[in-house]
Amino acid sequence: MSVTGRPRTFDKDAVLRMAMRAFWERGYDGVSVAQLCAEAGIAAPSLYAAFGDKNALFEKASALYTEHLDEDLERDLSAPTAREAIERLLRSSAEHFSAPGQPPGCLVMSEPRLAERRDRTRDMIRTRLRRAAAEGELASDAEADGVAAFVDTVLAGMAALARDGADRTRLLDAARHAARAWPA
Amino acid sequence: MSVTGRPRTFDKDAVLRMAMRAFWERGYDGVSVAQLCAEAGIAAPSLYAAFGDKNALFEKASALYTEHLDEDLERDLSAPTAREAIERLLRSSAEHFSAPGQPPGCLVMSEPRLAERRDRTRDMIRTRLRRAAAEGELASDAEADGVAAFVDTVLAGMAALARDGADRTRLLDAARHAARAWPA
DNA sequence: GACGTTGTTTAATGTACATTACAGAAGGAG
DNA sequence: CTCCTTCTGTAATGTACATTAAACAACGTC
Repeated sequence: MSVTGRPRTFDKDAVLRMAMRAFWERGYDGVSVAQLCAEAGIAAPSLYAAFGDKNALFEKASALYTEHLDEDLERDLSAPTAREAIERLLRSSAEHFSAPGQPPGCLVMSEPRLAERRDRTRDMIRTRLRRAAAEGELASDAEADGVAAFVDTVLAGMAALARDGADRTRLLDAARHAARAWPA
Repeated sequence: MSVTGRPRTFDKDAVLRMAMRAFWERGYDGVSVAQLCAEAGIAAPSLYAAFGDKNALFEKASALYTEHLDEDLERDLSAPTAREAIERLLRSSAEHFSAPGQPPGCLVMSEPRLAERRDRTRDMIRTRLRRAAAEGELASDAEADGVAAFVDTVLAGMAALARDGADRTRLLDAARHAARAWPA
């Protein structure tokens, strides 16, 4: 039977959300354990006991981040046509990257050590577009891959612009213009 | 009269190019003075005497980088029509971000502390497109700004994709699809 | 109310970092 | 040959970092 011991004095989930936000704003290397402790109002051993080392904490924080993200991605890509799927993805990404009360941009796009996660997202996009090629909505797998590369580019670019201070209007402009590039 | 003193034992320009390359690959924070010294085969005091502190060295390195960059940008934007200017810019950027023998991506796009330089580039693009609006090639300043936001996005996105290992073909695909978004 | 477990606190640990002091070496000018 | 200047080499400086040791505190259980 797990015995209780001294209860934690802080809200573990709240600290994890705060860590996620810090990594989102400043990146893995831009956030020090000391800063996290100061923001959370706890001492280092408490943080280590709760989450493990900095890398483990980052993985938990990015898992929390991508949880919502994957849901949104699946939802957008499940649109009946690929064109609509991509339009939804572009628009909802522009909105996510400029959400009020949240850091601008995207943790997954900005953080070098999340390259694998980016690849997974790109795989999902390419898969959706290849399905469109199989269904005749796009001319060929080659065209599907070309569109996928373009969509990947726009998503990464919008995240970068958001971090540089672009407002939601600019991002939605970019998304709207990108949607016009759909093959005739 | 400047008296000579002991001659330098290393090639200052070569070390600057090496530093530029290191910052380009790994970013300001990813490059330590000790690493630069090791790569250059010199001791820290030599580097400090030649370039000043790390920040001054970074500024010299990024000035060297942007020297070529600005030339290319001016050349591309000087095309007779804005549409051709943007097509050239997209293609030459895709090529620059995937140049053999050079680090993938773009120092200016990747380095957080070069946000001002990015803004300058974006100003030049917007200026060129507003000129197109004044000349009747685009419908309005608002449309010019929308296209500019889109082009900024694609440029930043191609740089990000290149850093993630996208090959030249993928980047050129993205650039080609982007060019199709030109207003009818 | 003593015990085991778990959290907290303070204070250390060791490493990497940017930067510099200092002593010596290499050149030209007188 | 001596002086002045500039560079090089070694070794320090101080700071920030991630991580942990050790002593103490708070809870449930017996």
